[in-house]
Amino acid sequence: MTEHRSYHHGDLRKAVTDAALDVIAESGVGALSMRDLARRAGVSHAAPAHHFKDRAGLLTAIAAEGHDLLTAELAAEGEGLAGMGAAYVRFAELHPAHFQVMFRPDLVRADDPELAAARGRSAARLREGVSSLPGGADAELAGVAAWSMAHGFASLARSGALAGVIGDREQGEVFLRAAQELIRAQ
Amino acid sequence: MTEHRSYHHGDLRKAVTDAALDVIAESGVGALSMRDLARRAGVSHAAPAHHFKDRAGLLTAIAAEGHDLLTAELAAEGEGLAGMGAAYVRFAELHPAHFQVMFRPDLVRADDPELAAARGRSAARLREGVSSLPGGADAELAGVAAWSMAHGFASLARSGALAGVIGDREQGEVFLRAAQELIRAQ
DNA sequence: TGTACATCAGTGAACGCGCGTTCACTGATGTAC
DNA sequence: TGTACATCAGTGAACGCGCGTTCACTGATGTAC
Repeated sequence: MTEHRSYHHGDLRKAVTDAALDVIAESGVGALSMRDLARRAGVSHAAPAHHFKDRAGLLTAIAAEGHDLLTAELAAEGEGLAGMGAAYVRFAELHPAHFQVMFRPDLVRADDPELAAARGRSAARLREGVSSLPGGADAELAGVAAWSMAHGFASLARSGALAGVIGDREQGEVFLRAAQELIRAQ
Repeated sequence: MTEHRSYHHGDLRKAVTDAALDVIAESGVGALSMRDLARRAGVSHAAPAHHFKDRAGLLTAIAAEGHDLLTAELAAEGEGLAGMGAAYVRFAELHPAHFQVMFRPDLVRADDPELAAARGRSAARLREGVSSLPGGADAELAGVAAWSMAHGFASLARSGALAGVIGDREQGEVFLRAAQELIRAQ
């Protein structure tokens, strides 16, 4: 919103990324166009191509950024599978646009090294959480189940499918209680 | 592929729907255009509008159909939470395009009565599955957790995130074993 | 301190394309009499 | 059995639009000497 009329934008890369996150969160990734983002950043429509070659380049950068945000969120939680589940759900709630893009491999440059590295970092964090499980016959499968539950809860909440159920309670907390109830009930 | 050159298509509604399911499964819902579907059905580009007013109408019909397919898959499984989880995962695997559209409320006519009815039927089936849980303090929350786990597993598998983990084993089976391991481990 | 040059970020006009929408039309089918 | 009419499904031309991409350009900034 600052009214600088200089020829150079200053930080167009960030401005375009932020605009993209807004659009994705509000209208989905299908509504994204480079020309529209340029417009929102107050810049000629060819300018964004200097920073992100095209749509796929932009979305790849967003996915990588998302993995690092997730890694940070998980790290802040410290130890414990339960806490990490809540952190995962919180991440999806705080960064819905990143969350969407991260799991849409068709939108992203698959061979991008920065994305691969960021994905590796979040995967390592996730694996640490699983390592707190008793080393049973197939702890890896248990990890998949835990990840599935967190991911599914986040996705369902995002799509509104849980609207009638979780009411106005905070999502991370509801998720933890639900997980506990399931395990207790079986 | 039948070579009928009659003026009327015969079952254009189904032809367009099938083409749409192909496109969505292969290239995502963003790649969908009414003109392209008409082309695939071998019909003039304005013809599909006779059956589905527009993109949203088409996707609404697909979502409704998806809910009924899910209901059928769940019903075939009979009783038991575990079996329903596997049926849910199997549905997502068999009908990936329907699965995608069903949880994208932004793409769909929210007030469509047929969609609402179909959604009601699948929700009722899902609720029956949960009713097999011991009626603990908060069986509803346990149901949310079970739904989350099945939905998350299906979503992660679809996005390729589990590629390194589940290998070539059948997904429904892997899901069940993972769920068992998680519950055993805690 | 001053000048020349290279580099980089952003401009703006032009292009061709596929899209959704509208509209007057026509071919096929069913129904009334 | 035959004719007239209504209805419905599909046609094809036209429109205006936003898009991505290309390209020669220009303004701003930094560096060498």
